[in-house]
Amino acid sequence: MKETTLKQIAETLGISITTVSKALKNYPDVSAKTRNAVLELAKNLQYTPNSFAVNLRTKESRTIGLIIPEVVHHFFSNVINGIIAEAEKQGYLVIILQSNESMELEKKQVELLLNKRVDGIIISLSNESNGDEHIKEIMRREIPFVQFDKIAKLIPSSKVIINDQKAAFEATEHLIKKGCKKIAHIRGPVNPQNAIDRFLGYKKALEQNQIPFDSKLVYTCQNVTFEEGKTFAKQILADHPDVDGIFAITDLVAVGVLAHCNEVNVPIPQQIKIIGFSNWFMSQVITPKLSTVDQPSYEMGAKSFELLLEEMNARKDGKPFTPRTVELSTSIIERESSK
Amino acid sequence: MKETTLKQIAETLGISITTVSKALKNYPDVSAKTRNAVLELAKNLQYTPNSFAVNLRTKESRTIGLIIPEVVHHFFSNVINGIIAEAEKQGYLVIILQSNESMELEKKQVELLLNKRVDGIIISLSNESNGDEHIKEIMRREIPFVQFDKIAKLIPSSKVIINDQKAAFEATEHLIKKGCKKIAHIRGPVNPQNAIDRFLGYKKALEQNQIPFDSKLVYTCQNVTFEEGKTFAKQILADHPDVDGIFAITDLVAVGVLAHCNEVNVPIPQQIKIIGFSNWFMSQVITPKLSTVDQPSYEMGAKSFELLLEEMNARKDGKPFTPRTVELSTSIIERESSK
DNA sequence: GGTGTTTTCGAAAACGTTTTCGATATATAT
DNA sequence: ATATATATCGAAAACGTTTTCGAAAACACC
Repeated sequence: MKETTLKQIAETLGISITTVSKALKNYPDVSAKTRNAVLELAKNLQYTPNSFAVNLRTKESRTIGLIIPEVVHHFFSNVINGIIAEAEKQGYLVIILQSNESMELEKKQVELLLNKRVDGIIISLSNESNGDEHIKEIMRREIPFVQFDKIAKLIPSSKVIINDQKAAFEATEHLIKKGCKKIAHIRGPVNPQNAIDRFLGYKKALEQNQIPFDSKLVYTCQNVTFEEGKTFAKQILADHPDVDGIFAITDLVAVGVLAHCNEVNVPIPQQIKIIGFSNWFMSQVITPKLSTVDQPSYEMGAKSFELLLEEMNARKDGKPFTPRTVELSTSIIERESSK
Repeated sequence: MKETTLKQIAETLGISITTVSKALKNYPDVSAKTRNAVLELAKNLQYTPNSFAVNLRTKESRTIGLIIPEVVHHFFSNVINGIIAEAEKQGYLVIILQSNESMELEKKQVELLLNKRVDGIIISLSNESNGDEHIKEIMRREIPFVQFDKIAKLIPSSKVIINDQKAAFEATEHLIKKGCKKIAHIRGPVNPQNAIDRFLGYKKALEQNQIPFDSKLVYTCQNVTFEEGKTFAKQILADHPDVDGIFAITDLVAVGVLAHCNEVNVPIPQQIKIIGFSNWFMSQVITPKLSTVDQPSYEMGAKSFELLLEEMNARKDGKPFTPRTVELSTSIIERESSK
């Protein structure tokens, strides 16, 4: 019931471990005869190299780490999908860890991965985090490293992002073109770069369309949940009954807004037009269907791994590596909520 | 820029590697003086044991593998959540692989994990799969192994399941109690045990309530998608205009049914009452809100890891291990679609 | 000072692989 | 025949840790 090793093959064949290893790896300095004998016996004994030993010897594990705020999230689970798929093609396995939007935990997860000696790390920062010590530590150790979506701008790693400001600008302008005059914005927490950028895009769109910006029309999420969407919708209706457009940081929140409006019979899109962000699956099955910004989540994952692979390969060859930033494009999806 | 090793610490302190190792692991046979010296230097040099070496030596990687049909799925992402959370508490990392509902791929993923020498494997079978060779291989190698949700009944491993038949029985009976006389069932593919069991539960509920079973009222999904839900809804309305209840294999399909009914203005629940399965988040935000069977997905993940841990620990201690099956309970959630 | 006990340490083997480099043996050329 | 090139192999080191076992040193006791 023991695992087959090179040693066993070598002994039964009466040759050295070295030769067995070479035969298996197609080294040129082993005769066809011995090679075949080794290959056959290896097959019969179902030999597979002990990856622990290989890891130790080659100093790589063909495993990467991924840290995201949460798995149960349409956007992130799609990203995971893209990363796993791309990684698998290249023979890499993926360890997934969650930060639960906590910087404390994120720090711990980074340490776990560092200690595990993964070949590379991909991360989307938690809301509390922003290029702190633990992120710098990754850079210091020169572990191949890619940030996506929620990034620390100042950390000079590879990055995969969308142009949040531009996308938010377009979303807001979409509402304006549809006739909205007074548009509220439910924004994300203060820290994350993408919440900031989306807010700036919103503001810019107002300014460029001669609509005065009013900070009272901006509501800030703590946890970016469905419930917050409902709460803020109620608040907006109470504070500013003449609001005719709402741009929410993400579809989940927008759906919360929609749910509240449905409950209190505020007609959407007649009285208020709504647009979300990220194109969650849910958005196309609710009533009314939610307009949103399509964000290529699968591609974001795939591209993130691609950049990571570039760096891993470069470092393996001892070549210098300069981080790259890839910006993926977004598009407005018009559905019933802004018709 | 090199990693610190036991050797380095030993040399700078002028002691042996053995003693350093023992000091760090709190062996009793090292004096307080040397221990402290080691501990301090280790801290200063930021020593962390090389996990590749530890793996090789201890023959365990503190890593487990998880194979599921797909990550982008409300149920499975919740399970992942439960597994990762529980694993982390015990110092285990989780490698996630997808079978994409393909047996071919599932087979490959099992091999990957086996070669990677993970300490244990948790799996939910693809629709095409049912205890085939690759699953038996896991058992043969005596790798700690847990199946959940979609299981191969005949494989004697630990299992975490719900009583699909009972849950489906209750769901169907719920519709009956609400007055439905002619209930259609959109079932899952032929292979998976849980699709079979849910179908049997549906059938049994009809029989026990003196409603004749009609195989023409059973529609079989291929891919269990939103689109299939829509398609079958259309078909049901055409084939059997007098159907007044539909029990769908999962919420995603039920939402498809709902979407079609909304499109063609079939009033839900007045004309047809609908119940789904799994309690996806989506179900509570659509119109009308979907009745469903709540399935404790997070707990399923957590429990799966728990059982795996039991087996991993038992095997480590060389103790015999007898697999356990844990059945988690479900509950009917009544919402608008069956009022 | 002898005997026995306890404390503290380190040599060495082992985990299984990869790779370098040198040693044969065989073939080719002069 | 000798010298040179080529084909085939294996010894050994290395990766960094853990653990067994024995040795040495320190201490106790009479």
